[in-house]
Amino acid sequence: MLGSKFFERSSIVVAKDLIGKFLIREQGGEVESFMITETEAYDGEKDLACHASKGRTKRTEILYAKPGIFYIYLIYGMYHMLNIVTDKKDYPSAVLIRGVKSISGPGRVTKKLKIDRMLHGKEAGKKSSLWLEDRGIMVNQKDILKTARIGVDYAGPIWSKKLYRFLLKK
DNA sequence: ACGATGATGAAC
DNA sequence: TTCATCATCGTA
Repeated sequence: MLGSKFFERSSIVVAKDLIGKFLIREQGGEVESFMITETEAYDGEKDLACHASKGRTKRTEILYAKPGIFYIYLIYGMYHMLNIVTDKKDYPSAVLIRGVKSISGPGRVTKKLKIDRMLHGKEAGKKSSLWLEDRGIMVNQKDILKTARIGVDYAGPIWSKKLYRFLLKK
């Protein structure tokens, strides 16, 4: 199971490293696992696409917390976004899980896995019934595409174009 | 191409 | 306290 050691690295490194890892969800005694195929990194206050670019607020406080906990919020009044806090405590950054095998889109992932604000701030682990595992799948770095992040045009010409989105080539 | 739908943060 | 904005998706 991936723990704080794994997440206590740059969000960019963690985002790339999460491709090919598994997201496990347990509910009602049933365990389902999904291979992660798409992620995005949000890195620090300087990153204008990162919510922490606004500094510490009630909402962004969690991004400054210890690595390996979930940052979950509602977007467009409808969809929950699943993020995992990364890097050292007090360095605000996170990785957004944008897609898993056979489910594309961050809103659809959380809908399918029934992830909502209940898990916000919880540590990734069995206790929270949502965790991550390395199942030994080797991903060739050439099979990981890097692109600009989705839906962050507001972040300006520099930050909206950073290649912080990682996805597995089919 | 667009509307649904609610939390957030900044302005007033 | 009001207002614009938003890390999306399903329908058209």
